[in-house]
Amino acid sequence: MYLSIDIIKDSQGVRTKTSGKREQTKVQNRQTILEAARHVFAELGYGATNVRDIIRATPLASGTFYNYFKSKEEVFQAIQDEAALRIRPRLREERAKATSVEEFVSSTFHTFLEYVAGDRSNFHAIRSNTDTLRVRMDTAEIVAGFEELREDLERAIAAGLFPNVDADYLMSAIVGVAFELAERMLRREPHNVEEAARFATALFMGGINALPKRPLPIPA
Amino acid sequence: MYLSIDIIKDSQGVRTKTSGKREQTKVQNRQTILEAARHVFAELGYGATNVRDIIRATPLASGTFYNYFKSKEEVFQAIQDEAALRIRPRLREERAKATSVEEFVSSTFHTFLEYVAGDRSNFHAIRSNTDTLRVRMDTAEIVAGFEELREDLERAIAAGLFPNVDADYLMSAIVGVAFELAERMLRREPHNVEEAARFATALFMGGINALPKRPLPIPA
DNA sequence: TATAAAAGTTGACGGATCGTCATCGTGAGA
DNA sequence: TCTCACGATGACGATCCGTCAACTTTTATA
Repeated sequence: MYLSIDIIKDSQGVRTKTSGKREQTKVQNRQTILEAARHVFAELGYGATNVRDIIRATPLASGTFYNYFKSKEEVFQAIQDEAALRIRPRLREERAKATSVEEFVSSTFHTFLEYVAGDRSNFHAIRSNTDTLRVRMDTAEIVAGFEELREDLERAIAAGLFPNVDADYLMSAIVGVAFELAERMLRREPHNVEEAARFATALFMGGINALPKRPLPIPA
Repeated sequence: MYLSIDIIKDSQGVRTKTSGKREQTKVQNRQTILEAARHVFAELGYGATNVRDIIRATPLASGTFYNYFKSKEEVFQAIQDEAALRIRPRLREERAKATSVEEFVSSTFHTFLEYVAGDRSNFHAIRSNTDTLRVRMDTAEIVAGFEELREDLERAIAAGLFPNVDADYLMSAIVGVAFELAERMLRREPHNVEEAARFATALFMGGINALPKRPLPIPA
């Protein structure tokens, strides 16, 4: 789709940022590397993989790799960031629609767990690490997603939807439960998103009202 | 203490497993490596550290290192496992004493967060990773600690202390909140263990009764 | 105590990976 | 068509990897 648009523009002599052949190969090389890395990480595990393994899985030269990424860590981050950027808008949208605590919490867990269940190649392959039994790594974009949740919580509190609790800790608790439950959910066959989401939602629906209240901000 | 006992035994000509000079150097070398690794990890970050960095921080030869560990990952695991083995008995003990849900949950979070606050060199240095913003790695002994929590929960359910909920998911939720909150707690100055423990405890005290109940096991 | 066997340490070595950079090929623009 | 500049290439020196033959120290025996 985008490609054909580029080609049309190109034939009209109209140059855009992505229309030139140079730019196209750059995008393609980047994708080639990321795709190869996904396979290699899944095959060998993240810890056991080195840069040369990734390069060997592409038709590119070693120097070219370093034009795009400076280490396997950067490749890994790019993969994770991509996933984070795919799911974050969905989460924000769902939470923005929420008109009750239950909707807010339930949709957050549902959306997240649904995503994880569908994308467990990403989520799980990373954890099949040689080093330790389990690993979790949060990249910049993932952490930014946490901050978005915190902001949404603050907003919901300000709107009177949520009680006035510690939004920072509540965000942490939601994140912790979400990731840990996702991990556990993937160990069960079949993956029951509903079951896991119901569990997490119930926990927070019961728990939120019991949380300590923050001191009220001094009114004008 | 143990050393003097060994020496006495030695002078009496009674050999034990740990009395020989060979065995003593082995224990000492292992500790030397672990101690050096702790410093180097804290200094360079886990990701940036390599085996040679650790070796250089000891007076030992490279070949000797490989007599004790076969990679930096194994060293890391040993450090983490040591910590896990230090805290797990405390947690079990506290939970065994519990006569109510509140005591069970509260003591679990308290003990864990107290430990983390006191030992943040271990807990935090690992996370000052070059690779990504945040990393969490669970070793075999840490995961075993999770299983202990699950067992204690099952026992508490069987004893009628807890409602009959999904112990596996509940364990996951507790673990997720504990680690995530610990991380967050360390970002605040001063580290307020009470505050964090109260938050987590309140969440679960309110939430546990709201959780879906498991189908009753068929009675005799 | 003397001495042989066993255990453990040492550091140099071949092999592999690291990131760089001079060279070259190809697309962009005139 | 021609020139220039951007980016791909892969060989290179530097570094790190894990091993192993030689050596040192402890242990066991007489």
